[in-house]
Amino acid sequence: MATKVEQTTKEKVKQTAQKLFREKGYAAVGMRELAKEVGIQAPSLYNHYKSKDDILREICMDMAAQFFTAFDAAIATEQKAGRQLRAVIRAHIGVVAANMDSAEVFFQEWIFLEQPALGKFKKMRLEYETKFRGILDKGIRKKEIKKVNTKLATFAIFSALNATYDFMRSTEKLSQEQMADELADLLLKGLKT
Amino acid sequence: MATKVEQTTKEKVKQTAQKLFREKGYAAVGMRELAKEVGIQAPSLYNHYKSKDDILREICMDMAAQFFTAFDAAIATEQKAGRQLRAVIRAHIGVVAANMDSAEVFFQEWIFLEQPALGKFKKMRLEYETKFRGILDKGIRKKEIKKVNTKLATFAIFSALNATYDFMRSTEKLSQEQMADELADLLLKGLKT
DNA sequence: TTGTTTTGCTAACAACTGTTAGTATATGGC
DNA sequence: GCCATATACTAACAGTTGTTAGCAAAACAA
Repeated sequence: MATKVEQTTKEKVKQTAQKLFREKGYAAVGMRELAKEVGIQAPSLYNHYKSKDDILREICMDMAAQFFTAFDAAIATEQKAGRQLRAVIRAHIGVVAANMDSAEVFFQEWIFLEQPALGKFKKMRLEYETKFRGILDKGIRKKEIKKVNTKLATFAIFSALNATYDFMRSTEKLSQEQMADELADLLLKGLKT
Repeated sequence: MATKVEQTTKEKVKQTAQKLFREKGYAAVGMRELAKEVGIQAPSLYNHYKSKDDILREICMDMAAQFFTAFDAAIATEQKAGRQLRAVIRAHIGVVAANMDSAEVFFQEWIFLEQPALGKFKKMRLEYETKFRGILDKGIRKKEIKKVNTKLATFAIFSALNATYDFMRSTEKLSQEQMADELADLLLKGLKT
């Protein structure tokens, strides 16, 4: 028990920023608005973060770390490409479900990062894509997966995965596991009977 | 011949806005910056549009109309769900390819629309989703398509389609038709051998 | 020609932006 | 107790925001 008590101001700032950045976009959220929602004055935010960009950076970098960790853990549990893909999809959705606000900020608002964080972020993003694409490439070599354009397929799959937060916020409810299985089936087996 | 000559200032404003809104996000683009890129002064923009929001509204509504038209035309050419789906995917990608900047603005920046345009937009979006979902539902009834959660599948397919503009801007090049076929195959037949 | 509409300009507005300086109060270690 | 750190505050900054007023020149209609 006791999972939400004892939240520091800094944590509250981060959480509120995640919510507001997602709802209105980074550029459209002012420091005064953020502060008000937290229950403090704008300048007090600077006791916890160096700048507005610093808040965004922490959100994005934390999420990146989570996605990487979950990916690596998932990939290690399986050998065959199809099963690895399924595991990665499940892991990815797990992270999104556990961080509904920040996951969306991570995917949509990272463009507002300033250098050098922006460069670092792009590099990580590319690395993640490449790792993912590697599963497909390996699967094709072992003939477990059809010969497809792996770059296009990777883009498509990522986007489909990121659709999960739209779905999670919609009226229709499904468990994380059901969503992951449905999506994995769709991507692996297709729609056709 | 002669397809780009004789561009009115208003057209130039719209085109420039599409480019900037896509690159930096609606909220991060100022009227002065937009005007400078067009080659006029900021207040002169108001000779062509009533407000900043008015520009965004025109971009979004024009794209919505294009997607609807292309969708309806595509759906009319086929009977079977699988083939309809393929036709719709091809049509959708065609619209994205022909409007690479505005399509992305349409998908990402519509949140900044003000009422009543925002409400109208959401309604249209829902209508599009519902129409699309209708194809899947019909296909399932006729047993041409597997029993899936059509809402989740619709979300996933839309997202995958919107990945096309990322792909189009990446290094790897594919024709519109190849992209459409690759994606349709992926979604209909799946990745598994 | 005339009058009218369109399209551009400069100057300026009130509101808002992220941020800093300087200060007071509370908190925790010794 | 005392000192240091952390955290909050108010006041204010320089710059930017979307937008309006008022005016001039060009374009067009008669």
